This record gives sequence, structure tokens and C-alpha cells, in this order.
Amino acid sequence: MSEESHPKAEDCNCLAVRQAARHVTQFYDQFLAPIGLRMTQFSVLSRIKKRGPMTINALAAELVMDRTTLGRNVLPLEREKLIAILPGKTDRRSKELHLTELGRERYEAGAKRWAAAQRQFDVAFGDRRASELRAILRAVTKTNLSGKAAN
Amino acid sequence: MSEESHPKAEDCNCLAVRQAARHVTQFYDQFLAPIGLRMTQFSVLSRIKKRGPMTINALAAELVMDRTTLGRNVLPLEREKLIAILPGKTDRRSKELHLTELGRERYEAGAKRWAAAQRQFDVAFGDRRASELRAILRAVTKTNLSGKAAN
DNA sequence: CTTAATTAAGGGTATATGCGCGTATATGTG
DNA sequence: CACATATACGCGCATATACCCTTAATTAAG
Repeated sequence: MSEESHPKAEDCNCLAVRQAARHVTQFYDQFLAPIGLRMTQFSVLSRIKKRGPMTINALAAELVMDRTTLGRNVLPLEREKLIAILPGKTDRRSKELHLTELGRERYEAGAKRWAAAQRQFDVAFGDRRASELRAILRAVTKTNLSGKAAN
Repeated sequence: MSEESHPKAEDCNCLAVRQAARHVTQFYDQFLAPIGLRMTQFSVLSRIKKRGPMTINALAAELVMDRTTLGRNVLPLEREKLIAILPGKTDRRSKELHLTELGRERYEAGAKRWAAAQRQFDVAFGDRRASELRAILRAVTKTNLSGKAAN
């Protein structure tokens, strides 16, 4: 018997989640493409819509995204006037991301498309399994992998 | 009662899998960083190592990656002499990706790091749940979401 | 109040991602 | 064989991702 079973490449957690992410993102992006939004962009608009104006740092944390990544992802949205980036009221270092009226409209249009994609996914994958999927993915995202204590 | 429950943004399958992918990728990439490999690159080397020389198209399909994406991802690996890109023997349009000796060595080094990351993930998330996670993610990746018949 | 430590964000660099369009080669058909 | 079709791949474009280092502003220490 082997004293220790070598971990196998085909069991890579990271590869599995990345492949799934690519597969699912392409699907959702097809639905959003006609209105000129990507999934990432829709996520940003959706979050701001729901939670109100937020700073880069705060939004990045909620989206589980690097701060600098969000800073760049936000630029196309600002260019298209979907969001406004205003200086923070109390802290002049920070920037508040505001949803513009145009952004709200675009979000609403996107929400319809998103809902269609979501329905189709749930049908294809099964409602129950889709629900399981989201639960286990949320658990993954919440897991402190580094082992260090989270302050 | 509402005649139909609106799908909720926080239940987005796509966002969930993307966030998890970012979270997990950062973790694995930290392990691979010291030897100068990213997860994507390690996946490419690993696949070629396991399956032997492959064309861009074939490898892209296996990695659930767009053909053009892989075409670009392969360039840094070629630049560092980890893989060799040779013209296809029978079909001159295709290119065969070969693992070089240097690439094999780098892969072996990466495999050690990857195994450490994988172990730590499995411990933090739980072996059983990690196994479930991979199973459901594989199911997602395999699911034909478009509804069209797959030729 | 002055200085040190902390925090918010930008810029540089590099890779990752995929669509649309174009080119070269291969294959099927008459 | 000539021609239409299919396939393998590259390039341009735009966004996505995250590292490092830096700057500006806030907050804590003295």
C-alpha cells in the first residue's frame, strides 16, 4: 500500500472553481451583452443600488475583490456615466461611488436579463442543486484559508 | 402573498462562483508565487505533463477556457522556455504544446507547492465538504446551460 | 501641537479573459 | 482538379485580476 496517497491534479479545488466560474460567467455575460454590461459591472451596479453610496474599499470587500481591481473596474462605468465618483464627505481620501439615474436605468434593464439567465441556470442545473451550489460557494468564500487569525 | 418571488441578487449563481474563484485563486497563487507560477500557468503545465503534447484547441477545451485566452496564456510560458510550441505534424495549422525539461522541473516544484495549498484548503474547509465542492463544481462545468443541443 | 503609524486610493506592471474579424490550411463535393 | 466549406489559429480591442510601491489624508502617541 502507498504510505500516503498523493493529492491528484484532477482534484484541484482551485482549478474546479475557476473552470466553473469561466463557464458560468460566459453564460451570464451572453444575457447581459445586449445591454452593454458584463457580469462584474452588473454586480457593482447591483450592490450600489442595494446598499447606497459606498467607498472603493467597502465595495471591494463586499464583492470579494481586490481594492485595486475594483478601482479599475469602476472606470468604464464612470466613463459611461452609470456611476459618479465623488470625494468622501468626512474623509477626503476616500471616494464615494454613487449610482446615477442613467446607471439605475441600466441596472433595471440588466436585472431583467440577469433574472432570465438565473432562471435558465436554475432550470438547467436544478433548483435544489443550484441552491446547494450557492450555499457551498458562500462557505468557501467565507472560509479563512490562510489559517491566520482574522482581526 | 407575492404571486411570484423575484429572484434575489444575493442568490446570483454567477457572482457566487466568481467570488469563490477569486478567493481561492488568491490563496493558491500565494503558494505558487515563490516559484514564479500562477494557478493558470500551473494548470497548463500540469495538463501537458499528464496528457502529453496537445494543440491549443484541445487544451483549451479541457481547461474550459477560450481558445484565444489559452493562446495568450501560453506565451509567458514559452518565453520562459517552460513549454515549446511546435507546428503540428499532420496539420500545419495547429500548434503542439510540448513540455520542456525546464518546464517539467518547474512543474515538479509547483506540484509540491500546489499540494501544500490543496492540503491546507482541505483542512480549512473540511475534506468531506471539499470533495462535495469539487463534485458540484464539476457538475456545473459539465452542464449545458445554453439549452441548445450539443453536437 | 508635532511626529509616528495607519488608512484610502492611484499608477506601473503583468497576466487572465473572451468576442469579433481575418488568414492559412484542410477537407468535402461536383 | 476547382470550389465551397470547415477548421486552427492570430490579432485588435476591451475588460478583469492582483501584485508592488507611492502619495495624501487621517488618527494615534508623545
